[in-house]
Amino acid sequence: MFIYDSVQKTKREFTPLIEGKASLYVCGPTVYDDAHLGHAKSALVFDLLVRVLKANGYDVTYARNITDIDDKIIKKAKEQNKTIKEITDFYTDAYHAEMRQLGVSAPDIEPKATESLEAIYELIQTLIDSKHAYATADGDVYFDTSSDKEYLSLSKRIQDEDDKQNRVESSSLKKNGADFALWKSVKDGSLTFSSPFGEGRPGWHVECSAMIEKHMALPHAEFAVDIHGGGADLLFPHHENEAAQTRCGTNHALANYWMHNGFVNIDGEKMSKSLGNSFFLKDALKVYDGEVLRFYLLSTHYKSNFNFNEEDLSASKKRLDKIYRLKKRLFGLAENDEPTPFQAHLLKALSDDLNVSNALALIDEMITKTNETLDTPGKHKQLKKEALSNLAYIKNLLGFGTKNAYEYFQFGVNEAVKTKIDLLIAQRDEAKKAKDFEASDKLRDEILACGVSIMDTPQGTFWERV
RNA sequence: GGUGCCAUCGCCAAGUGGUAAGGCCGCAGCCUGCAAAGCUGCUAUCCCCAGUUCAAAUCUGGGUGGCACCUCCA
Repeated sequence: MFIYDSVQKTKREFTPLIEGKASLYVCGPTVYDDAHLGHAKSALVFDLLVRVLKANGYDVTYARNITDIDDKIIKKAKEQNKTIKEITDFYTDAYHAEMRQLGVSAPDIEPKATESLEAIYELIQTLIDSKHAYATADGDVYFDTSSDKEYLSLSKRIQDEDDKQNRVESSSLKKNGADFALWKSVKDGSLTFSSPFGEGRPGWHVECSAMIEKHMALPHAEFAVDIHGGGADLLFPHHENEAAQTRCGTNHALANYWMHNGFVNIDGEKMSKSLGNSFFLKDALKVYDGEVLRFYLLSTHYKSNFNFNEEDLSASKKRLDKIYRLKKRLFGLAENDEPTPFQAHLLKALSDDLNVSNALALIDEMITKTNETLDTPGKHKQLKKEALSNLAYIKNLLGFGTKNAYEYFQFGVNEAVKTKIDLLIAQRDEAKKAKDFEASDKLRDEILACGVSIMDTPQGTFWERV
């Protein structure tokens, strides 16, 4: 298994801290709004990573946090005249439901900031005690970046007096411009916790370090976890700050491997909140099957930026369709999970830093080869067994082909239209039997007008949504 | 301005020294009552220039053009 380490900027062979085990911590969403395609991409990438690690025999512990303390949440609650918890519960539930539709497996641990306050206090206190953090006169606690000689080693940024971190966490009481808040004394009373440092709430960066220590850190290892992941934008300042906190507040570094997934753009435009063109997952899921979105978002290497557009999505769907058509072709045959050479090749491709492109090429070649043989006379008993096993393997490893093939092809068609189509197909079959091709072609035109295509097979006439 | 990434067929996209995967689209054909699906065949020398090498899409230098982060952000 090879992983591109975005800190060392090189592909490294994966060697876990404990043989046979792998721990992965990924920065999850801040639950103040609906998840967008970027959240989906990140969740999908690490879902795939977990599957590939498991397929390689690792006993994986996967944590993905929920940030439920944040200024944006407070703002939203005020706007909607709701409690903080109403907001965070709503968006957490929505996130979970949408991830399920994408076929993203639930993480083993899903820590929340609000449930980790003791761990956060403990870490802040340790940092204060060791002089890596200091309280200001107005009640904030800052991490002293000048106390950490390795600060900025992660992002390899050059310390800049003009650093923009100045702007946001702009307390004139900070010692250094780059210092970031571990604890923010509350000024407006909207969301506050009683801590040893007074009333207030934790800063964003500290929760991840604290939760990693609480839930998964190996006390005596060189690193707290094997892999830490998240979106490319998190490298700085979020991960840089996490790394500093853990380095200074514990006896180990944060992670051995760092993975950062690329951004999702939409039609070439940055999907940023300030531009207001965020493409919400919930909207995409109304139009496309979750598995189509899964396939599309995973079809490009995770490190690259991803340009979401309908044309590419459509091309991607056609590729997924082929998996389902083969599945349909083998419908009704007994399941089988005997290993095949194809499966070893597929796993090898994915084990190379999740090379999905090569994996998809292998899948397409397998499908073509199988169809080719199936097109020739004969029972092909062994080939069918292998193909079924391969499809099952693809389903488990990549999450493609998990649904009933007929339902997949009928996604988004309502019951009334389905009934109409079935009726027209029955009429057409009658006309065909009577060799009245003029009538049957006319009926087919009517069926096509429903937005579907049909195909005559020895097993009967089937239809698919176009 | 600082740091970093990228540039491969009409489109998407692998490939990091050994002579260009795969998919979509298109064209021709097989199959089909006709279609659809499936199958077969056809379609690139890798942004430009210079260099290193027996050998470069892959390494080096320069250029041009995109992009990301540096601010809450996956």
